[in-house]
Amino acid sequence: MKPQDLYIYNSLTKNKEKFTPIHEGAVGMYVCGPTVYSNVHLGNCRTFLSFDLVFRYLSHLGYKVRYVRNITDAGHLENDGESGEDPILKKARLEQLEPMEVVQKYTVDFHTTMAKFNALPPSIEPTATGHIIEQIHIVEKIIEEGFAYEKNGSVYFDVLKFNETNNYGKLSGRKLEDMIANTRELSAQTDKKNPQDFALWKKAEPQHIMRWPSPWSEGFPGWHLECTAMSTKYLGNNFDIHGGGMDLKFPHHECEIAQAEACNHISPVNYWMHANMLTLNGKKMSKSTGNYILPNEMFTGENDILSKPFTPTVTKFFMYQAHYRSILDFSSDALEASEKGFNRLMDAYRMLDSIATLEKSSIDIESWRKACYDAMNDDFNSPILIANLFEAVKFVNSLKEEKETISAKDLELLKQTMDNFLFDVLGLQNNDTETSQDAEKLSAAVELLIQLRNQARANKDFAMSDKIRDELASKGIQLNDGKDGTTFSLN
RNA sequence: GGCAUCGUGGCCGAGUGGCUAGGCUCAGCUCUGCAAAAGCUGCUACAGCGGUUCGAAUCCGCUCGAUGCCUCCA
Repeated sequence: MKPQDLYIYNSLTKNKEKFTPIHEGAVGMYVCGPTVYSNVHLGNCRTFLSFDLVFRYLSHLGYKVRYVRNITDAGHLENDGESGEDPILKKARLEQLEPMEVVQKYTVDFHTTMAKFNALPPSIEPTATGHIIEQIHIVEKIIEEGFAYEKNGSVYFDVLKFNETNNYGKLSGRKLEDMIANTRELSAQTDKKNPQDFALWKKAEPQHIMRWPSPWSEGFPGWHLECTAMSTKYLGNNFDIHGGGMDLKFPHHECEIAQAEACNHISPVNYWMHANMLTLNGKKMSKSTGNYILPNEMFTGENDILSKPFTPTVTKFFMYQAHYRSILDFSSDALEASEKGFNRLMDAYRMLDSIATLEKSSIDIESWRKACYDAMNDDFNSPILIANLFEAVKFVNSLKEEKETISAKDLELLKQTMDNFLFDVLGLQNNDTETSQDAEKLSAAVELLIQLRNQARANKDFAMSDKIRDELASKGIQLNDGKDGTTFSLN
């Protein structure tokens, strides 16, 4: 296929830009992973699924992608003041677990959940606690460069000083003067020179369990530090793509830029990508407000919001029907709509195998295929891609009714393109859950009933035929009478 | 209060300065013993008010409304 240009919306420049990797044919991508102090909720999942799509599409285009996604296993203070509590420690206290037990428990949960969504694992999944030494080195370097100061065993980034030579706020569009003017003066005594300064290293209070030795104190690293340490370690001081949730733009990513620039004198990231929020009742899903739904609740239907359970694939399909940069509002109705659409799509896909070919095609598969790529090349526009896949459903139905014709070569191209996008790029799964052996037995039994029903129908014994149909329907087996006989499907 | 984003048909959601996605719902039709399923066809929207323009839902301004960030957060 002729390579086409990929355009990515860069949050830093607020423009769609042509994607040109630093090293031809290879992409370095870093995505901020979860803080593992509780189960991931569906909103968290949306971000990771958005970047799974990016990862998959880049790989599909032939790029060798090194995808780094961290696990934040050292908690961070809930408040910037001295009285804040680390959420991991808090959880450990509440659940009476060792902090690392908390971390382990929810890391496993995260991995299982992502696997259910058929998200590919990243190339490297580093942990914050595994990179304390690297983080300390960065703090030392920043001090050396004159952009950080130590006070009472803690080290802070000097934002004002940094802003003299660099631009603090360029990602989030904030001006330091405005931030200073709008500072809320509620801070208790603090070691910071300015409220805008952020911690690089914090001295641990006596009750703080997670602590490491450093040149300044026994303590723990600041939140923003780990991503700078791990991204530059595995991807270099300047890499291609950095992703994360929109809510991390400020302060987290802004601080990452500051740290990296202070340290390496180079802007760390060429393309900043931010995935938008999943909302529930019009409000952002969030652990702290209780406004969230868990993936497992989706799959079991055990939540009052849901009218029924939804499979991981349908949930993912629902998400991909919106663009990753748009806010998406969750509702059971919207999920049901997606589910029906998804099933129609998969039905058409299955029918591809039974389509007859002719000499010539009356439909233009080549330009349809191009439209699919155009959609994805335009900042990973999955809703347009999916709209195109539904065009293919129309093709299949028209071909089946012999209103259109297709050549063997084009049919192969159609099938291959559908395969590529449905499974490789979108990472959807066929929902044939039962094992093939069981399916065969079930099929044989239902076929027998269909035969009996057809006999009854031939004898105009509609009481019997309807009884068979309705009894099966009540067991979740739907009979479909078509031109070519009767088939069945499971609800 | 500051910064930013958004407001699209019954619902969910793309996109564009003129050719006006897609899914779901709904209606009609085809098929059918009836129904369901499936398929086909139809439903023309862009918060309000001004302005720029030959032409705006798309650009600009204002108003109203919603959301996000400014504190841990995907």
